[in-house]
Amino acid sequence: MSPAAAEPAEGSLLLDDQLCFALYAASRAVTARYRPLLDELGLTYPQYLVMLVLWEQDSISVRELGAALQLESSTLSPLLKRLEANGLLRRERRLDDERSVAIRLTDTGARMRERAASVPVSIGDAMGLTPDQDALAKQLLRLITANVAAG
Amino acid sequence: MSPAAAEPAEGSLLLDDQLCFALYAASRAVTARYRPLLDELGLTYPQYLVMLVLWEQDSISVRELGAALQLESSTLSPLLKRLEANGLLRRERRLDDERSVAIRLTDTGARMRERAASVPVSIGDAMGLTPDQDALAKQLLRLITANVAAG
DNA sequence: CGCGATTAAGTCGTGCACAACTAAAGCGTG
DNA sequence: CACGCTTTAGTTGTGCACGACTTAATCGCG
Repeated sequence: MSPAAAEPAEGSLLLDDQLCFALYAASRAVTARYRPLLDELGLTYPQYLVMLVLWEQDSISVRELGAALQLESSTLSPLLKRLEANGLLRRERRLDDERSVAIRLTDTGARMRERAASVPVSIGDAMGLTPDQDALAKQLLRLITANVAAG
Repeated sequence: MSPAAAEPAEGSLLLDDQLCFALYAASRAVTARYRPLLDELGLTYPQYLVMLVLWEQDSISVRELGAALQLESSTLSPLLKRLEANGLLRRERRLDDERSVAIRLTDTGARMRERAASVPVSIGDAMGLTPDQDALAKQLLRLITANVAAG
């Protein structure tokens, strides 16, 4: 991994010079790799991310979920309805603030956690990075996300 | 950037431990950053990627475009129709192989290249990576993409 | 208390992204 | 030449993703 083998001038319009395309392609490739694993759970990738948050902290509002995943309510509301229809969670208005909706796992949703435990392992194997590369990639991606969100 | 500050056990189900989520979030954040710039050109982000390919090599088949962008014809066909409707390209059956459709830029499409030249610069600035970080990120993302596509 | 501003969730419309499938063209081997 | 296989685009259906908007509840300030 020697950097800057033949990096061209900044502002190139060549597709393969663009970090943004590498990012876009990698994200879709990883999601595609998840698909067969998540199919067995009956989840899509964004639904899986929602479940990850709920396994971490149950009874959370749509707003908090959106903050964790950086998604709008207009994306989450229909997604949560589908998860509810599939019996994985319930949505109930908060009594103390009826604008807010609490998302709670059902027993089925909570139990899915065990079946999902092997998923990150499989994906980690498939990505095939060393622990250092994995940590470095995460750091760079978070740096990009933070910088791009800031300006 | 010291790696492995407090990396947990492999196979964690914590959202913030997952490289896949960092990838997904970064990709959406970068696309969001493109949006106002591309709005001025009347393009979406995937449409912009198609234009990048065409500025590089005009008169290309849908299949070749799909190979370059790793997208299915079921994604590209409607997208190309919209670009055609907007006057940026034309689609014509190849005479020597009528299964194939050649995508050619119109003058309007070709001329957009100059207006687009500033876009990668703006995005590069917004990402705020050093040249070494940029090159390293690209390498890691390509490694992930290749590994994940392989297995 | 009253009322304008804010906040939370949701709806609607557009455009990807992909699986499954279709239609049509070209190819290859007996 | 014939017929089955492959290749190329395109269609259809589902599910994100997001901007613009709506509705309802809450807040805050006079």
